[in-house]
Parts: sequence; C-alpha cells; structure tokens
Amino acid sequence: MTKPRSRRGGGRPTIADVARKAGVGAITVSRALREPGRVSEDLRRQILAAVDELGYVPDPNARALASARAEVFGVLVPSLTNNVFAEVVRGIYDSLSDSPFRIQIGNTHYSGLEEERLLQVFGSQRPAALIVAGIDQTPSARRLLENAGCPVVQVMETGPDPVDMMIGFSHFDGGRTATEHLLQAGYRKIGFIGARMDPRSQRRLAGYRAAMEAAGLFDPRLVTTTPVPSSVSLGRELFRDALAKMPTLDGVFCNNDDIALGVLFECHRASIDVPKQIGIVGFNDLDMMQVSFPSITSVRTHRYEIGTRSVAMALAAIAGNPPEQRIVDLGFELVRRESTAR
Amino acid sequence: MTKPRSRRGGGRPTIADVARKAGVGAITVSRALREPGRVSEDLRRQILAAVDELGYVPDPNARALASARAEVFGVLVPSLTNNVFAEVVRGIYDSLSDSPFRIQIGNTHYSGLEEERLLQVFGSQRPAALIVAGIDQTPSARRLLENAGCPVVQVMETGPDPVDMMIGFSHFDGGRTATEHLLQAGYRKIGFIGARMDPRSQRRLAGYRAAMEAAGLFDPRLVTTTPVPSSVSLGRELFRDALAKMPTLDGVFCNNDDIALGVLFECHRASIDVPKQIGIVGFNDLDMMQVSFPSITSVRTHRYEIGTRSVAMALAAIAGNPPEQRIVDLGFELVRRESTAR
DNA sequence: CCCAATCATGGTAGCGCTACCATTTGTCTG
DNA sequence: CAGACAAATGGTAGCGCTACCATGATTGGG
Repeated sequence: MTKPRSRRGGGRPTIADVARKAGVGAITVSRALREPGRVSEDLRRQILAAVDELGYVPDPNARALASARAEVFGVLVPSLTNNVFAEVVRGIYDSLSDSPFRIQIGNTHYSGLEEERLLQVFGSQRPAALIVAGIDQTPSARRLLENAGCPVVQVMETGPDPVDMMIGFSHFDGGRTATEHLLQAGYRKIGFIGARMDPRSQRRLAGYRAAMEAAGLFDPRLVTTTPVPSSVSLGRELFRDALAKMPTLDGVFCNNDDIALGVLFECHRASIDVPKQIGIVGFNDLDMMQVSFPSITSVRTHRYEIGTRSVAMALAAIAGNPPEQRIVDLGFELVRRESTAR
Repeated sequence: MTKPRSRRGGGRPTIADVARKAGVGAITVSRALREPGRVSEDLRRQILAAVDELGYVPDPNARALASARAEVFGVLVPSLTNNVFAEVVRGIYDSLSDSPFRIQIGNTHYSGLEEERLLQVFGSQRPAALIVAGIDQTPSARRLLENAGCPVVQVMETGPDPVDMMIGFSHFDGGRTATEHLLQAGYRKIGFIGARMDPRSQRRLAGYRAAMEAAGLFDPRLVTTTPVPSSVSLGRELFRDALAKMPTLDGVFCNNDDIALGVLFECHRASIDVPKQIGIVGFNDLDMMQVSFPSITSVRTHRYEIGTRSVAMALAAIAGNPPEQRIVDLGFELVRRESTAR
C-alpha cells in the first residue's frame, strides 16, 4: 500500500507514466520521441496524445546519462560583452533554437588557462559539439579538443591546421586591406591603434605592418597598442598618445570600431578635420560606423553568419555528413565611407 | 574474462575507479568531493590523490539524475547582443565562475511565448536557480516560475509582486529624473525617442510623461517611438522624424544610449548645436557617453552589479538563508554632461 | 563500566532514460 | 509455400552518481 512514487523526483511524469497511459513499452515511447519513423503511425499518435495529456517533458540528464551524450553545444568565447562575440553567439543560438540542443557558454576572458579549465568542465558532460573562438589554443587545450569525441569548430579565424573544422576569415588580410586602402587614398603617416592585443589583433597588426613595409613607410613609432581591454574612451586616449608621439600622423587603422569611434570623437574635440587631416579606418563595421559624422570606413566581418554556419557544420558532422570543406573562409569587405574620402 | 568496462561510456574513470584506487567505498569518494568536512583528513587526502592521478571529473549528468537537481543556473534574457543584458550576463557569469554551477542562457527575443517555451525546457532540468529579466511574465510563465522548485530572481526592474526575489531599479523614476533634468536645464519642447518599446521602455516613457505633465508641457506629438529593434542608425532616423513633426523641439530624452548617439550624429550632420539648440539625455550610460563630443548626459544603471547581486541572492537562498530583503532597488544615477549644459 | 549519542564509513537501491538484444509479425523471393 | 529478411515492438540491464539506511567505532555522562 506504499506510494510507488519515488522519494526524490518531484513527482513529474516519467517515460513510464506515458508508456502506461498509452499502453506501450517505455522504449517505444522513447523511440516515438526520438526516431518517429521507427514507430507506426497509430502508436505514435497515441503516444503523443499521452505525452500531451500528462505534460511529459523528457529529463535531459537521464537522457544524457543513458546515451552517454548530452544534447549540449559547448561554446567558448573570450568575452560576453564584446559585440563581435555576442553576434557570433546570437548566430549560434538562433541556429540551434529549433533543435533539441542546448547551449552552454564559457567565457575564457582571453585566457588560455581559463580555456583549458572550461574545456575540462565542458568535456565532462560529453557535449554534442564544441565551438571555440580562435585558433591559438594551448597544446593541452588542443589535446582536450582532439579527444573530446565530438565535432569541434574553431571560429572567427582561419588557419592551416584545424582541430576538426574551422570557419572565419584572415585577420592578417583584413589588416592589410584596410591599410592599403588608406595608402591608396593618399595617406602616408598611417598609425595603428589597438587595445586588448589578442592573437587576432596581432595578426591585424601584422597585416598593417606588411602593407606599410611594402610601401616603404613602416615606422615602429606609428604603432600604439595596449593590453588593456578595448573601449571608446581608450580609443580616444590612445589616439592622443599616438599623436603626441608622432604629430605628423595623417591616418589611423584602428584595431576595432570602438577605438575608431574614440579617435573620431577626439578629432572633433581637437578640431582635427576628418578625412582631410586624418583618415580613419575601423574594424568589424558595427552599425554606428555608417551613422557617425563623418561616417567611418571599416572592414565588415560576418559575425552572425560565422555563428550560423558553424552550427550548420557541426550539425552536419553530428548527422554523419561532415562537410568536405573543413576550412571555410567567409572573407570580409572593406566598406569605404567619409572618414577616408579625401 | 569479459572486459568489465562498459559498452557505452568512453572509458573515462568513474567514481568506482577512484574508490577502488583509494581503497574506500564509492559513497565516501562522493562525500569527500561534495562535503569534505564529513570525511576524515586521511581518507580525504588519499581520495584526492586518486582523483588527481586518474584525472577523474564527476559526470554532471549522473549527478543531476541521482540528486534530482542539476547544478545549473537558468538565465533568461531578451537579447544577447544588447550591451545592457550582456553586462548582466557577464556579472552572473563572473559570480558563478568559482562555484560548481554552470549557466544555461535562453534568449527570449522579447517574446512572452518564447519565454514560456524556454521556461518549460529549462524546468525539465531541475535547475538550481532561475534568473529572468523583467517582471512582465505571462500568467503561464509566472506559474512555471512559481512551480520551478528553485530560487527565482527577476532582474533589471523592481515591482510590487515578485515571484520570489527581485533586483533592479525603477525605470519610471529613471525616465522622470532624466526629463526633470532637461526641464531644470531650461529645455521646454522635450521629445521622447524610443525604439523596441519593451515594458521597461514603456515605463521610462511613462516617467517622461509624468514629468512633462507635471510641468504642463506634455504634448503627444513630442513622442516618437517604434517597435523596431534599437540601433544608432535608427536613433538618427527617429530624430529626423521627430524634428519633422515638431521643428521647435529643443531637447530629447532617448530611450537608450544608442538612440542618443544617433541623435548626436544627426545634430552634427545638420549643424544643430548641442547643447545650445538641442539638449540630449541617454539611458544606461555606456562608456562612449563620456567620450563623445559633446559628451552626453545619461542615466547610469548598474547592470553588472545586478548580475552579481542576483547570483548572491540566489546562492543565499540555495544555501537556505534567503535574503530578508526580497526586493532590492539598486537605483540609478543621472550623470550630467555637456549635452545638457546650456 | 554501561548505554546512548555521535562520528565515520559502507551497502543497497534507485534516479529516468536508452543501448542492446530478443521476439513477434508481416513481406518478399524463388 | 518454405525460408529469409525486414519492420515493429518489448524486456533487461545498465549509464554514474547520490539518498537512504545500516554498521561499526568512538566518545561521554551517569
């Protein structure tokens, strides 16, 4: 006469309740939910009705334990507030919202060690796929990715040696293209201003340097960087530093759009004419670049699409059809605007 | 002579492996990891050594299943890219990084239905706590929250009737304060410009209206809104609309800082003097408000702190000491800058 | 010095689900 | 029409962990 209900579970319906109600075996309920094609039309209807009536929702934890595979995408990004990564995450999120997969986000704070720690934690759940920003994993992080036993997509950049799959673009080329544009517009003393010099920023700087050296115009005093996190106000300060160091500066390639905006505001404040006295190029092409006065030339990157495409690649791999193109270069676009129209 | 290793698990060490190695029972290993105080010094050391040597990491899914409680915080926000919510999430994330709790983010896209759906999904995991943005849940979403069986924190706003706990500030008061500041500065034809008029924006608008009515200056033609998502470029367009509708406009309270920035840029473009001809006030006080030229007066909100404090409240409740203050008002600060210094 | 109360540890029995392996039925081939 | 084979369903045995309930060892008060 004891209650058969468990002492622990909150009393919510389980698969056995559904099975009883529908008059079938538990396993058939499980199949009806996961592989509808393998259950006859009739039973499926009956089962779905029972599910509905009881308000049954499968327990993802039990599911993960039994199948040794959690329906989770692990996503590792270096920052949650940086608009660039927020857009990537949004793309990932939107692409996954109609799938059974959940998302678990990890914030590495631009630290390789933190990334390792998070991979360890994420791995313990046997995720369905891992999406990680960047290609500069520590050796031990790379080993964790290789042994994760699930599809791995490195995003934001392309490089020669993917762990599994890769989607992004060349930051080196982006930096070079931006700089070449300034050179073509006639600017000569072109500075580089960058904050939070993560590996991607370093490669943009390298692209800048390559372009300047090719033009015979490179000078280390033109480069102003800091490891401090990027912000609009920092952009303003760095520009003042740059100008103090090199008063003849006539152009700047900014590591990102926040910096570029800070530079523009300082130009306003100091009555420096843009684009006549100084040309400005940003990176990422946030919405505000087209609105500012003057509007700012920037390198448009396809962040949202990197998110959606990375999910598509991972889902294909999970389904057993890994894309033949393991490295996808989405490129970028230089968007010319008033800030370099001299 | 058969391999005792399971057919499924990838062969990673389990608690039983650790127990065998340390020469203790499995349950003792479990305790040593979760309640160190209840295991003798000696055994604990032995066990931790075994854990280390084997590289054992507990399986969170098995743990959740056995204890009917997942070590997960469910976080529901209306947008991932809106800097305001990104800051809240960052605060949550940072406060949880030293705890065993993971984070699962849900993006409601400002939709009540989507929020319900996500609460349903999240609930199936028996999360340790739920943090949701806003206080305007649908009746059925509210029921889901009440029956979640875990601490619930509503964030970003305060209101009279919390599901469980609440932390934020009054958007009505924020809107009123901003508007009163413009009035005190001598502006009279003060417009309201807002995009994505979610419930919080509506209350800021109500605060604006209350201040204007108290001054006997309210006119519906001063209000320009749209349900379209907010952006800097939209701010510019809405300001042009507002000006076309009411050419004598001499001030604007903007629903958020992006809009305010768009307004400022349009003023530059149209050679409208700020603050002489037009006063501008934003909302949230993003970093760029202090850098722009002229710098923009804004209502500073404590987003990051809302995130960290919400976690502290939830953790306290989980530990069995729910805070006596179930409603925490973090307030806001009006930051006066050049854009209203007439 | 005995018995209760504590403390430290362990055994057992699930948590809710699915992998694996039947079993049953229907369908096709020669 | 037998035999082979596929399709549909079910039973059993865990997945790796912890709640619950012993058990034995230690303490301490009367």
